[in-house]
Amino acid sequence: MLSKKTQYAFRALTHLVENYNKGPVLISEISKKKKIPLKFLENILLELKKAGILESKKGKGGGYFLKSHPSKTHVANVIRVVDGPISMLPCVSLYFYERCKNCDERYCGLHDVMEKVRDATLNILEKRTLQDLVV
Amino acid sequence: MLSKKTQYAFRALTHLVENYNKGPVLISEISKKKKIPLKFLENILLELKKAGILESKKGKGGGYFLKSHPSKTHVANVIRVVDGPISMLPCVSLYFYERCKNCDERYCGLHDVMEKVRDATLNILEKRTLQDLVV
DNA sequence: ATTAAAACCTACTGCTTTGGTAGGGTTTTT
DNA sequence: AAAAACCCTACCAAAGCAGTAGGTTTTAAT
Repeated sequence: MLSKKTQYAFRALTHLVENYNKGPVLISEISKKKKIPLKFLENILLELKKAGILESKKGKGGGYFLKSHPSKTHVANVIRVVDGPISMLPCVSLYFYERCKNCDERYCGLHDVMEKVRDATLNILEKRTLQDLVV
Repeated sequence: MLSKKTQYAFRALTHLVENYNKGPVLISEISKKKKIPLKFLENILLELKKAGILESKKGKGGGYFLKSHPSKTHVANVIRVVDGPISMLPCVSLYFYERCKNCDERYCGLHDVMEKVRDATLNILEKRTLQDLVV
């Protein structure tokens, strides 16, 4: 399951997609419109900025906005930034790989199954973008 | 990510598949062979029994064994019993559905994406069985 | 009938993560 | 000077995760 934090992230990003090319959007506006706790949202947006998904402008008239066109940011990317691994097992993760103990990957049936699941999942999440969220 | 508990469950089940039709297997044997903490394993096997995946026999000569043929128990079933939901959002879960707040499912883009992910995932996990784990 | 083996059951513990809240200070821009 | 993002520390309650402890019941062999 995605964490609430990730779900908040998607809701916030959706708002920024809807206001794409209309200049910076206040944190407080996103918080109000999407009903996300303000201070919590602050952290989330900062993370998304550090990850290169958002940009911000300080001072009066400042706020957050998408760094790239909505069709350029993939759903998978957002999940990885906020929640971490998408795979069901560490030993099949592409970005958060860890070897599993007591299990030889070459002969582990579960490994194979979860690899297939990963591929099927990423096939969707790496194609869908922020743009697809507002249709 | 699957919990360690679920991963233990699969390791234990794998052992029982390897010893299918050889009579009851001791918890302590599974624990030793698969390097799973004994008391923890006890709980896991009990859960799997209550869920109808395993059977047991008490007393001397007792132990655990698969209730049905390995090809009859699906990977998805095991995950649901031990870990719970497979979907990435409660609002797309088939077995653990919950409505999401502040989001109309009819117009929620994320909902649609996660529905696709669910279908792709289940398409694999509901076809693969315990038998596939030991190949 | 007794005893030992085994599953069964309940509860508990310690740790980490999640989902926040509180409150400030700093920097940049208008 | 004011507005806004930025950044930081600290704290909290609740839940989940991983595992442990210890006793109860059932069964089979003696």
